This record gives sequence, structure tokens and C-alpha cells, in this order.
Amino acid sequence: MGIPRLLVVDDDSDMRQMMTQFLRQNGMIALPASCEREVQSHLNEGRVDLILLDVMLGDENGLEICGRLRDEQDVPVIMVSALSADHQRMKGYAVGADDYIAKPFNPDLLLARVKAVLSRARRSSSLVHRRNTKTFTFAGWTYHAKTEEVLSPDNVQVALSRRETALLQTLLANPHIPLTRAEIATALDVTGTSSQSPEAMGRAIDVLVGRLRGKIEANPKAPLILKTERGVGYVFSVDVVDQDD
Amino acid sequence: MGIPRLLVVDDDSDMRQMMTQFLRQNGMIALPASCEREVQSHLNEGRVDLILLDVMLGDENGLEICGRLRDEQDVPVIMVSALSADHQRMKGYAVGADDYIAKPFNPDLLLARVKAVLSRARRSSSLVHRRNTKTFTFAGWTYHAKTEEVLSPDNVQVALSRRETALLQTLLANPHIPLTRAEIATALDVTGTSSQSPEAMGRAIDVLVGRLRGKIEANPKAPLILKTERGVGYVFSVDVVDQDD
DNA sequence: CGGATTTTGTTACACGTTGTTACGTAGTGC
DNA sequence: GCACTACGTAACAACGTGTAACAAAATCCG
Repeated sequence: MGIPRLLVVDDDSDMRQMMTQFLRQNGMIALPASCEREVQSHLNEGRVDLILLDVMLGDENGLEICGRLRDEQDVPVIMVSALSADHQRMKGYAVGADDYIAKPFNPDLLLARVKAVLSRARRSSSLVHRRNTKTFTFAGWTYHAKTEEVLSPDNVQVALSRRETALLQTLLANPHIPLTRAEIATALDVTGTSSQSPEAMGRAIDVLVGRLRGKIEANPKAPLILKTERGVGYVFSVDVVDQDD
Repeated sequence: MGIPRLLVVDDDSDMRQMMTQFLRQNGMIALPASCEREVQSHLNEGRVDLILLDVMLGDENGLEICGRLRDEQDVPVIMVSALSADHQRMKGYAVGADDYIAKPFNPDLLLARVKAVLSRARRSSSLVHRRNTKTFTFAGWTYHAKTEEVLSPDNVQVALSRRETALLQTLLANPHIPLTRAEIATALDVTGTSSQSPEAMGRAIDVLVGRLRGKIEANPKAPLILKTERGVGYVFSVDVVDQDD
């Protein structure tokens, strides 16, 4: 494929600058755009491998642009949203976007998602609804996505609750990337309208992490797999190997 | 039948766009419409296999449109509504909708329902009624609709009560689609119908499900066929093969 | 018709799951 | 050392579900 060419679409120039700069630092070609017209001209001028599209574009609507892009060309799109409300809507409707990410986001997380989308030869699978029958292995453990079965290193099945399973899925999708509590809560679609405010959110995630640790860590007091990133959140800090069945 | 042609009727352009995009991604032809006039013109112009109809259409009334469509043409309709109040649901069925789905909805669920409705070659309308003189097989079991006989994988006849049979029929008609207790109750035409309020409804469905499980599940404690969708309802989670006799 | 039997709905309790609270402890900066 | 903050977790409460036991209703049958 060569060097990936990305389109960064955001009407806030600071944001645009920051994102393009960051992506370029990581070896990608990042082209800024602030409105649909600029997007179109870039698409006409040359190859574009991925579009990062802000949901709120002043008077224009990112979602509609996304829809139109989908009608015309087969370019992957990652939606970027500042409002958790948008976030919810996108999750609910799963527009045509290949992935979505909420502002403010962790740069590493953005990079990971960009790479993930770029590496998908085939479209149509996304973080939002991945229904591939896959098997993940990590630190000797096995997770079958289809059946949601978890097998310990000595092949004993371990029963995880729904939330625990969802947490594990989220972690498996983002190995080595520190996830904030808010990110985890969003991914788990937490009930309490998780207003992104720091401590308006309870300790639900902490407790959940503790419970998952109790089931998959040999010594939950000194976790080797699901580590704490003090002041940040949690990291799934072992390699994940995923193979198709 | 070829590629299914769907009509997406919603006065909110975001919603319309998202739904059409999503349906197109899944290999269907999705035509947007925002009012009854557009629906009519689409119907006049060519074949339409299914209509997704929003209940709230600004000044127009989706329910009335659905009724009129029913009077004129034999096109399946799935009602889409932001209001999940049960009386709304009932109204949807009353005017002849084939199914009903509440916003915000899971895209996969929408797709499942669309496919379910499309796969009903014959219109017998809605969850409530069933096609006749057929044989269904699932997970080794056999169900003869005509005689209402149920045969276990080792061809032993199992006696189901009337309610249990009705429940099984409802489930067979909606494999892989989670059904709420209210939906099941409606399909079984339960009690005085009127008080479909959230938890005013007793545990009748739970008990009924338990009893059916006791007869068709190898291990009722760990059901493989009729699974619980916590907070939602129940799913018939095995494939159903139905053939003409 | 009347009694027996089967079916069906209700109630009560057990149990698992999940978020909250409270408190103990470990890390951090001074 | 101290104070302060972040984290771990036990205990608890709220909730949903499974199910046994009972009661009511329907059905069967002489």
C-alpha cells in the first residue's frame, strides 16, 4: 500500500493541526480539510486511504458527509466526536463508519485505531460490531468470541459475567493501550449516562476490573495481565494473538 | 427474489441516512423517503419488498400511513419508533405492521428483523400468526405445524401443553431475534392485554419458558436453545430449517 | 353434573450480577 | 516524616431471573 494517506476533517484549526502533526510524526501522510468541498477535491486529486471525520462541522453535518462519501467511494471513515451524545447515537446506528473515537482521545488509541482500520483489507467489519468468529490467545489464555468462552492456560473453562466478558473484549481489542475509565465505560455502554466528568462516575470500573482480575490473574494482588496505569486507567499489557477459526 | 428493495421512511434526515447506509452495506437496496407522497411515488415506480416506517413523521402519522398502505398494497411493513411505550407497540400491530422496533436500536437486530420479514415468502402478517402445514427442524428436534407434534432428536414424541406449543411456534418464527416478555405475551394473546405495563405483568412468561426448557433442553439449567437475554427477554438461538411437507 | 386431572398463573424465595459506599493501603510530592 | 491522592476491595443494596410450591382455571370423564 505504501505510506498511508489520511484526510483529517475538522473545522477547528487547532484540532486539525494537532491531529495532522501527530499522524505525520508517526509516518503517515495527513491532509487537512475543514469542509466537504475540500474533502471532495482531495478525493479527486489522489488516493486517500482513510478519512478522520469530525461529527460536528459547524453548519455541515459529519454524519451526512459520511453517508455521501459512502455512496460515492469506498474509503474507510473513522468518526471523531466530542459529545458523548453523538457517541451514543453512532453506536446505536452504526452508520457507515468503520470506527469511532471520542474527544478528548488518547493519541496512542487514535493511532491504534487508524492502523487497525488500515490493516483491514476488507471493509464492513468494525470495532462497533465485530461478528467474526475468532479466537484470541493471551498469556496462555484462550477466548472464543463466538461462544464467549474463556479457557485458562490449563484449559479449564472460566465463567465470566456479561460485564466481565465485555470488559475483556474491550481490552483484547486494545492491547498495550492504556484505556481511561471513561473510555472503558463508554465501550461497555454503561447505564448511568456516564457524563465524562472525572468523579461523577463511580468506581464501577475499578470494581469490575478487580473482579475480572480475580478470575484471570494468577495473583490478583500483583496483576501481570491487566495492569493499573496510575492516574490514567488500565492497560492490557500482554500480547494478543488473534486467528480466524 | 433478487436483491431486496427497501423503503426507509423517516422525516429525520440523519436517521434516514444512517439506516439506508447501513442497509446498503448489508447488500440491500435502500430507498429513502420522508413523507407519504414519496412513499407512493416509489411504490408506483417499481417493486418494493419491505417498508421501514417511522411512527412519528412530524405532522403525518406513521400508523395511519401504515394502515393506508395495507389497504392498497401487500407490502410488509416494519414500524420504527422512538417511543417504546407498550400501547404504541400494540397500535403498530393493530394496523398490520409485520414487526416493530424501538429507537435506538441495535443495527444487528434491525438487520435480523428485516431478514426475518423478508424471508417470510408468504404474508401471514406479524409475529402472531404462523404459516401452516410445515415441518420445522432445529437442533435435531422436529416440529410438525399441522399436527403440532414435537419429536426429540431421537424421534421420541414429547407432549407440550397448548401454551408451550404456542411459545415454541412464536420462537420458531423468530430465531435469533431477542423477544421481550411483552412481545411474547402479545404473540400468545395473553390475559386481558390492556395492562401491558412494564412490570405489572407477572412472571407467567418466565415460568412458561422454564417449563418449555424442561421439555426440550438437554440441560435446562444451561439452555442451549432457548437462551435468556438478561434485561431484554429470551432468544431462540439455534437455526431453524423449515420445509414444505 | 361432580370429581379427578391437567394446565396455567401467582407468589415467595434463592441466587447471580452489578453499581455504590466506606475504609484501608499504596504511591507521590513536600 | 507528613498530607494528599489514587487505587483495591469488602460489604451492601438493587435488580433480574429460575423455580418450587401453591392456587386457580380449564379440561376430561364417568
